[in-house]
Amino acid sequence: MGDEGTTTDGRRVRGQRRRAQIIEATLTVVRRDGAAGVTHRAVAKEAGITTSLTTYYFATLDDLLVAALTEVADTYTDHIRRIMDTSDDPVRDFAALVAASAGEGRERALAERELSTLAARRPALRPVARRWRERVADLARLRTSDPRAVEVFVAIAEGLCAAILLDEGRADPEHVRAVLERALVER
Amino acid sequence: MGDEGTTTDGRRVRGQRRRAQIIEATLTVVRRDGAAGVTHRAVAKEAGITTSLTTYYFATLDDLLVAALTEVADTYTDHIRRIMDTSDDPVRDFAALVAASAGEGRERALAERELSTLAARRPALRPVARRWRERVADLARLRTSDPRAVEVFVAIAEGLCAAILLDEGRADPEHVRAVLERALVER
DNA sequence: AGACAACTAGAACCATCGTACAATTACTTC
DNA sequence: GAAGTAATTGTACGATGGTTCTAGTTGTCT
Repeated sequence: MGDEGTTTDGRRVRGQRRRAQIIEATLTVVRRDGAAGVTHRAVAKEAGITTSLTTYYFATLDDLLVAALTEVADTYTDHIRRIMDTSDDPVRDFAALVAASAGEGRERALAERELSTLAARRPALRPVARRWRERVADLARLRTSDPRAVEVFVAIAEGLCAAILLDEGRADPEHVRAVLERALVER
Repeated sequence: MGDEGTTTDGRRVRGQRRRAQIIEATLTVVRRDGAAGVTHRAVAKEAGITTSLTTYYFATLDDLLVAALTEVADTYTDHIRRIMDTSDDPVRDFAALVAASAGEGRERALAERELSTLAARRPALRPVARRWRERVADLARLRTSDPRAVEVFVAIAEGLCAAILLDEGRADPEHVRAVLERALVER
């Protein structure tokens, strides 16, 4: 976040901050009004800039959504990686993350689901969404080497998240953890 | 499809066919263009009627989406119930249904996911979506009485469906079945 | 300082959409 | 067959939104 515009490699360095700012505003809009609420004007207003700027950095609305999903996926990846690197009980911390989809993290989780649903219709986005799931799989592999157990773990994580978003409120981290653990038991 | 308009109870019998026709057209649009593609005009065109008619039967666009989700949930419920009533191996047949999200049933599954995602933002729709999941739970209860196993089963079903929609193509019914069975093993 | 590209602002064009409304037709009831 | 209600049509208003265009500004390099 220090100085920018040093043009180390030639060009296109100056606008990176604006770009990030626009993506951030887009995510705010998605969290508040859903993916359907994303318009050039809404994003611009949220970012406090003019509409022309958003179209300057993202020629089409689709580009904007793509960038937003990519950003979300990256953030998620970072989060998972941090858990994997530092936690003494990754599954517990991951369960806490999933459980947070009920409370303060609800809007975030909703945004994730909407963007991910969007990805199903855009072949270009599927690799991004797949990488996402792959991170969860990585986490599961800390505990088991059984490919099927990993697959079950990932599926449960996704399913639990959906359940939490539809059933309002209640989401006990310990409960989520117990359900997730079920994928990992020896047999 | 026989005679209608007999007005057995007084009124509002004639228009039921139209109503169903409009909902059907709505689902066609959702399958083809996603929930975002649902507009009065698009639906009307799909149904071969005028725009005024769709607003006559569904005052607001929201009503239309609500009706569409309800219809989808009902169809799904019927399907599950039929499997439960007639199959000698419900989990196998259910696995086949899930696996079909990859091939010919892809558009249907996509529509289901989009509408279900929509439900997360509308409190009024959550009961509908929840009933949906409850049917899958019913099916699981044919095989186990362990509440946690049921919960795991439902979560896996949802997660597998999402995975199938994002990974293109491959979805072996036998594989899906094996993963689902994993929720039901004794321990 | 001058040239050149990146960046920003404002406005406008054109299409689409939700919705309302008045008018017309079909059907039911008495 | 007249009256009344449901169903249907055509049309239009107001608003929103994607995208384009033009002009002006800022920053960078030589």
